[in-house]
Order: sequence, then C-alpha cells, then structure tokens
Amino acid sequence: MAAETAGHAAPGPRRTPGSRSRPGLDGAQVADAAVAIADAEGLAALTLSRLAAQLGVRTPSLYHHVDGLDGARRAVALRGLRDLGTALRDAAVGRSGPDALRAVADAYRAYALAHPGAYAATQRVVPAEDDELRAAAARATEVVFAVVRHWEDDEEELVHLVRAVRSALHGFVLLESGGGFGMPAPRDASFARLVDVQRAGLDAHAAGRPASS
Amino acid sequence: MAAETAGHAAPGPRRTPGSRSRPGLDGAQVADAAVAIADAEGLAALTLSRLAAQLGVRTPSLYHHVDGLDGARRAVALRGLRDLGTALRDAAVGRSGPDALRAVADAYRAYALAHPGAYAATQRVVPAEDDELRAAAARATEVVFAVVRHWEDDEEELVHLVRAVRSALHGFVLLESGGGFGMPAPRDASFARLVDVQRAGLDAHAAGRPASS
DNA sequence: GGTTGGAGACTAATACGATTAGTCTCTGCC
DNA sequence: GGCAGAGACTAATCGTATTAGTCTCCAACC
Repeated sequence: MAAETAGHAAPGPRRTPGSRSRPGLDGAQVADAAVAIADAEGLAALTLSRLAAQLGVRTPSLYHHVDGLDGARRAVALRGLRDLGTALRDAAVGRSGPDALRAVADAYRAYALAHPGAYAATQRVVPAEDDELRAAAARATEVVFAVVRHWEDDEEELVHLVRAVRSALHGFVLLESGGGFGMPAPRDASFARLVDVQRAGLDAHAAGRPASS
Repeated sequence: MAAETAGHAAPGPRRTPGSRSRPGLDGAQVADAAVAIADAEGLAALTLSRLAAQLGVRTPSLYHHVDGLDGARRAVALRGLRDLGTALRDAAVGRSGPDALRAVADAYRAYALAHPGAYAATQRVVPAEDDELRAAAARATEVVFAVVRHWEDDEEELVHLVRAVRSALHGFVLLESGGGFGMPAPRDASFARLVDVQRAGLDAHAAGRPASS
C-alpha cells in the first residue's frame, strides 16, 4: 500500500483545484497529446498504448475521453482542421487577390509542415454524419473561396476553381512532407512557382470570361 | 490421415503442370491479390490475415513471398507506380503541349480512380535505399517532365513547374477519392478546369520568359 | 529407381495493440 | 456521514504480425 496510491506516473500535478472534480484527464489534454505524437512520429505511430503511456495512464482509461483509436484520430483531425482554418483566416485578413492567395498558400504550407500528423489526419474520409468535422473543414475551405472569388464571382464556376487551388496546395504539401520530391531543387522556390502558376491560371481564366458570362 | 492431406482450402487447382515445380504461390500472385484487396476495400484493409485468406493459405506462408506486412504494402506501391507510369506513358505518346498535358492528366486521374488502393500505397514514404521503388516513381515522373518541357527548357526551372503540375494532379485525385469535395458540383468539370488553370499558368510562365532568361 | 535438396505450406508459440466488463476510490454535495 | 458519479484500474478476450520449427512433395541427380 505504500507504493503507488493510484498508479500515477504522470507528468506534474494532475488536478485543477478549481471547477473540475477529479484529478483525471480531460478531452483536450488527450487531444493535445495525440496531436503531439502524430506530429512528432507520424499518424501511424498514434496508438492508444502510446497515447496512454504519454499521459501516464493505462490504455483503457482513454475510453473515458475518446471513442477508441478512431476517436483519437478524429480528435487529431478536428484539431488539424480547426487550426488550419484559423491559420488561413489569419493569413487572409486584410488582403485580397494575388496578395491574399500567396499569403493563404504560405500559411497552408506552413501549417502542414509544422503539424504533419494533424494535417495527415485531416485527409481521412469524413463520415457524412460528422457535422463537427464537416463544419471545421468547411470553415477552412471558405477562406479559399473568399480568396478565389476575386477572380470569379459565379458561384458554380467558383467551386471548380477552388477545387483546383486546394488540390494544388494539398498535393504539394503531401508530396513535400512525404518525401515525394526526389530532386534537390529548393522546395520553397517550387512552392512559389506553384502559386505563380495558380495565379496566372486564375488571371487567364478571369480574362477569358470578363463578365459572369 | 484421411482428412486434410495438406490443409488446403484453396480456390481451384493449385498447380501449374508446366514449368513450376510446386503447387505454391508466386510473388506476383500475392501482389495481385494485395492490390485487389487494397483497391476494393482500402489500403487499411490490407492485412496479412486478409491476404492469406484470399489466397487460401495460412498467414505465415506469406512470408515466403513478401517481407511481412510492410513488404505487402511495398508490393502494392510498386505495382501502382509501375502501372501508373505505363498509363502516363501511353497517354503521352504521340502528343505534345496542351494536348499531352490533358491526356496525361486524364490518364493520371483515371488510374487513381480505378486503383485507389494502389494509388494510396504510392504515397507512402519511400526509403532512400529502395532503388526499385524510386526507379518506378522516377519513370512516372519523367512523363510529366517530358510534357512540361514544352513550356520550359531550362532543367532547373522545369523541376519547379513539374512539381506544381504533379502537386495539382496528386492533390485532386486524393481529395476526390477521399471524399474531400463536399459540394455536389461535377468533378469531371472541376478536373477539366484544373487542367485549364495549369495550362494557362504554364503559358503565362513561358510568355514571361521567352528565352531561358 | 532410390536418394537428396529445397521450396513452400503448416502448426505452435509469442508479442502487442484494441476493446469490453467489472471493480475501486476519490471528490463534491446533501 | 452518506451518496452519486467521474475516472482510474485490473482482468480478460480477440485479432493481427511475426518467428521457429516441422513436414511433404517435386525434381534433379546418382
């Protein structure tokens, strides 16, 4: 009885003297840890065992906070989408047109590089019922819509252009973080060129249809 | 001794009366089955158990043909890269410039849609030592190089443009197959627009630097 | 024709991660 | 002090990967 009153080997104090009643964890802490693991070691390294160890807790205890492994992955994805959305929004504020495009693109890439695990989690297929996840995704996408609207105001056509831009950004950061670029050429320059290409493509598109046709 | 001479529950006859000596499998058959599973049920559904069941064999037997689960995934990736390379090459033959760009892009997308599992396997980080995998990837990328060279002949600059184009294609097919496009707008049209944007971007790029500067 | 070598399948055994069920304790509240 | 519930724990089950060791059959060689 002298050893291990409750089996804790956790880092630091475990209780919030204020509102919360029990020493235990909290969904946000679990998500934090999950994101940290995924970012540092890859999404595949995110296991419940690993997560529990990180938090100084036994695996089954995690089920009080997330819905199994899938739940943990979802938490990471949600965090990724929300943070990405915020980053994009911040980058876009006060800018428009090419200026906004570049800023948003840079923010997009920066986020993905800084949080490869969270970004990767974002790619998982989102169940149609998961409104929370869908909303977060939509919020991030909206920023791109707002930016591209500079070149095209017809909403239907806009969807296509946004898809093109998103695809380019998404593809680049995945190839980059996955080591998909074999050549030694500087990736920063490549990304700048990618944005140039998109920009020029949008310009040409806008020039081709001066009005909403 | 009456029951189960060798423990087979395999589908159909198991031997090639001709050249091969033993009833057993063959690396190519294993790869075929792995690709089939990955394409039909997703890369995550590719497990050794599942693969063994598919082939009418016990799990450990697979180790004679592939190097564990990672080996199976690698086999799928290799198949994907090779087939993709071939498809791109076929699409490019006899064309150049915008015509080639569109044909290659369409072939790229068609492959990814037809073989989502194999395409997904392609994304895995490739170890630097894996020459076979790298060669297959390079072969596919070369086609894009050849196409984009129409717009830019400086090899260093070309690398950037190729990355931009690859990124766009890669990003699109991933978003598409991952259900990343929430809107109902037709995806074919989006993809066509994406190619237009890339094309116009390349045109603008070429116009901006008439010579190799 | 018998022997031998090896490919390739199998069973047995181990380890690890996910998940569920049931138990125990601590905290805050009445 | 007693009660209710949050939240951690142990025990147990299951699926999958992986390794070790065994067995059988085919084919080439003597």
